[in-house]
Amino acid sequence: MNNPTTKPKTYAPAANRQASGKYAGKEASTRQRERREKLITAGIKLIGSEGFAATRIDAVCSEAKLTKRYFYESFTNSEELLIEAYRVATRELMGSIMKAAAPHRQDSRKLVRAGIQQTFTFVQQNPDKARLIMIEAMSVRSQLGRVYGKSYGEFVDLMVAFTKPFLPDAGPGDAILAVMAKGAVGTLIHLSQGWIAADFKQPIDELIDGTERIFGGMGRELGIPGWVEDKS
Amino acid sequence: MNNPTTKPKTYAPAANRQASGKYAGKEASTRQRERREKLITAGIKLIGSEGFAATRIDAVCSEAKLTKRYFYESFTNSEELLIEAYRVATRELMGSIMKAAAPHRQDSRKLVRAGIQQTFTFVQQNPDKARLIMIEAMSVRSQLGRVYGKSYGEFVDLMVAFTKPFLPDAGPGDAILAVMAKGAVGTLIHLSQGWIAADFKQPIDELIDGTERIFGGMGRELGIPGWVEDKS
DNA sequence: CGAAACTGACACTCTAATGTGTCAGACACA
DNA sequence: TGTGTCTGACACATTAGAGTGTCAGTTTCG
Repeated sequence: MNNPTTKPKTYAPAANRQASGKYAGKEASTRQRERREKLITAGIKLIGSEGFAATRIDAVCSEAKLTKRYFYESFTNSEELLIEAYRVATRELMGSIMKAAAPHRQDSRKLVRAGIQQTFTFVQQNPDKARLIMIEAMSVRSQLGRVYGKSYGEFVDLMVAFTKPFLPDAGPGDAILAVMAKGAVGTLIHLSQGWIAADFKQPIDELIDGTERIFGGMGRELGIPGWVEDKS
Repeated sequence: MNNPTTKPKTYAPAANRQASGKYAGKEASTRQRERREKLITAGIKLIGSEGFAATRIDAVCSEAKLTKRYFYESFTNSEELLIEAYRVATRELMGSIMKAAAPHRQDSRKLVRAGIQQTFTFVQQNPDKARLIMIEAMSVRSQLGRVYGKSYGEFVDLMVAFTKPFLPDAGPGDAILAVMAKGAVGTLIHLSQGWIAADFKQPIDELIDGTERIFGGMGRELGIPGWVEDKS
């Protein structure tokens, strides 16, 4: 124990040491990053399908085909993994929405429809990620609370930014606008939650149409040109 | 152990036995019900403030000033308590909204405003219950999933029922209407969540006004008389 | 080819919480 | 006043999972 000669062990567990050579043709840092990504992918899958509370570190490791040793190389506990998984999934969702909406920057109606459509499409195609983002993340306290709040705020800001160019001069105050944007996000999230819970039974078009009408009402309420005179 | 003479123990733990006498002036069934209610109250408080995952049965018992023995008298595990706590809290929220809205059955604008106002007021006055209903409950799987879905469906139905009398003949299909109602509920829940998370910093009136405008837009979109011509 | 570093399997300890059981004292009722 | 039921405190066994340590086998590189 306290005998100095025993100290220089041949090797210590990975956590205490940084790898620094090549292996399997890859640099140490590359290998580590790849392991980390595998763990995050596994985490998204398990947390999204089983729920965070039911997700065991052992299970994540075997899903990722790695051992615990590598889990603790990248994360100190399961919550840290949750935070990262949430970040990754959120970024992906947001990116896909922006990509879908970008071509319609000039036309508010098309912009909105594309955004709505992509949201539900993403949810349908990535139920694990959707569940992680919209359900699991929000119930976990501590640090994720802040991360969640931040992401959510970014999404609301994004929406406000998309909306502002279309607003007439006599628009509502920023506070009201923010509340309305939050409400809109709430609508999307909530409908997604219900949809997931009901195993996607409802046709996606019904969801899109209904949401479009809600947003349409908001657009009218705000006096946005494309929505005021027109009527479906 | 297997000696028959030792079997008739003088008394077994409460769980194995039904009390049948008076005590402290109350009938056995009364006492039991009171204990159960105390546990539910304690459960609402703890789950709502600390979160379900962090709520220990021991803590619930000491909050209720009872011992574990009585916990297992009424519930088989903590999830059963969660379900009951959720039921109680939901019933209370719904009741308070209906009570606030009832006087305005004839006037759609007032009806909506009263409902919105009461929702946020309830959340502000009962943050634990609100958190339990809107955040904790939804992330728990298994049986609560169904209970949650049922309550939520009831709330949506309630909203549709309130709305229908005001709809013009050429209203939207029921499916779209249901989606819109779900979206409306989503708005309320989501804004409440954000409000709770931000420690009620935002003035309640901003929330009410913003929500009213969202609902107003929906009302117009649906062609409900009170909302069409009028403009704030 | 041999040393050094990396990897995977897995055994192990530790902790925290569940659920059960026991007992001594309080209360009701005859 | 005494017998039997009820109550609260608390001790206990059990379990599951987190996090750590060890070792044998593999790859790289000099």
